[in-house]
Parts: sequence; C-alpha cells; structure tokens
Amino acid sequence: MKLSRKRIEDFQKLIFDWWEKNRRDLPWRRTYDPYHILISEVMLQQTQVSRVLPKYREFVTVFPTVMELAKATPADVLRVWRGMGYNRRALYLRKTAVSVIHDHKGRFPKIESELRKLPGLGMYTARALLVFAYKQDISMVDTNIRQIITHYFFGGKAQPTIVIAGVADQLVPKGKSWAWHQALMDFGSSELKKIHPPWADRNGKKKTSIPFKETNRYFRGKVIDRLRDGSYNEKLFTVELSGLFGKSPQFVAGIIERLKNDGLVCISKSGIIRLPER
DNA sequence: TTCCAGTATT
DNA sequence: AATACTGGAA
Repeated sequence: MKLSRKRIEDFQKLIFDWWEKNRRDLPWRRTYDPYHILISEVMLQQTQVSRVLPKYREFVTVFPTVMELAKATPADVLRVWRGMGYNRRALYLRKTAVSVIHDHKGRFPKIESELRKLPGLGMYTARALLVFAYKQDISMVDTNIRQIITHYFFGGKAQPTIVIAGVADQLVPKGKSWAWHQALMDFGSSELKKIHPPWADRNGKKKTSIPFKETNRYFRGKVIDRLRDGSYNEKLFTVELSGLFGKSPQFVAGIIERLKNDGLVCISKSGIIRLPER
C-alpha cells in the first residue's frame, strides 16, 4: 500500500507530538554502544521495562564491555541472569560476545545479514541495533509497532507481515529513525491498551494454543536455579530433585539430559553436575 | 492455564 | 509458513 505524503506526515506529527509530552528516559537510550543496546533489547524481549531496569544496570556493571562478557563463563552469565528467565538467551548473549571478539575484531557488524548470523539475533534485534546504535534509516517492526500500523492504517484488520513492513518503511522519517522508533515504542506501550481493549479479538486468527501437557519448563528453571548456588553429585542431585518435584528420577534425568544438550548444564567425568564453566 | 514476544527449527 | 520453545505475569 502506497501512502500519500500527507498521510505520512500527519502520522509522524501525531506520534512525535505525543512523544514530546510522554517520552521516557531509559538508560539504554543514553548510549549508542551496540553492546549495551543489545543487552537491553534481549532483556526487553522477555520482560517489562520495570523489571529490566535493575537487571540491565547490574549486567552492564558486571560485564561492562563485550570483551568482559566474552571472557565470562556461561556459569558467570547465568548467575547474573538469575530472575530473568529464558536462560538460553543469556547463553546466546555470551556466544554473540565471543563471536564479536573472534570473528569481527571486537566490533559489532553494521549490516543486517551479518548481525543475523550472531546467535539469538533475529530480524527484530538485528534491526534494533542498526536503528538504535547506528541510527540507520531503516524500519523495524515489533508487535507493538505492528499493532499500531494495523490500527491506524488498516482499521484494525490484520495484514501479512510484508504489508506491515511496507507501510513501516514509508513511515520512517529521514534522519530521524532513532527518535521515530523510540517514540513508537513509548506510544505503543502506553496507548495501545486504550486502542486495543482486552475484549477485542486479536488478529482474526486464533493461535492454536498448545494444550497444557505438563511441560518441563518449570522444572528446567528449578534445576538451573539450584545449580546457581553450587555443584552436586549428579545421582544424588537427581534423586533429591525427584523427591522435591514429586516426579520419577527418570523424569528428572530427562530434564537434565535436555539441559545438557542445550548447553545449560554440564556433568564432569567424576559425575558432578554444574553450570558450564566454559 | 493462558498469554506474551521474540528466535530457532522444520 | 507453521510450529516449538521459553518462564514469569496476568
């Protein structure tokens, strides 16, 4: 869909006028360091701003540079990550730091295709870095921005990703991509709830919700939590958690096996289970 | 129990 | 393109 110049400018004015009075001051908006911005984006993927704030400060204090993070062990990173959930993403973050040091001379790539090769960076996060760290005039679309566009340009009717992206591209004001996207983020988090009341049905198609099949995610988190405090004999550990969970030792062993495959725990030759030290 | 909002995988 | 994965909040 091709938008008229006026339509574009009117919408830009709507957003920027709103933003003047409602702008949030956030620590990751006071830096253009792609490493710090990456940390904030990964945290914000999974957690609300209020809970990210203290953890972000802690993380950049403990690992101030990409080099510091690359030198840390997975165990170090997982301990700082405590309380954030999505532990695998903490490992991605560390592996990305290692790759930046080893494969990119310590500097983050500035093109999307290269950023996308880093573990845990999909299209959204890659573009967030290009916009927020390098101020490139490209568009980025997260679910908030998608909903804003859906509401203002398609009367609330869901559109294919490519159509949303096409509109998003036209809306980016030249030379103001950084401010534009920050403004949209704030606008979305504040105004979308008013536009999109909870009773309105989502985007037309209902997502096939997975029936609750006693997923293991709760137990995975518990295992990692326990290992943050120390290491244990695997056999005893398995039996102890088995009792604690009210599950069979085989079940716990299965959880541990998958955590091992995910690189979240390791078991030494002598049968000690711990967070990976490298 | 479901939802959220991304990435990875098939 | 569709599905799985993730874990705290709602």
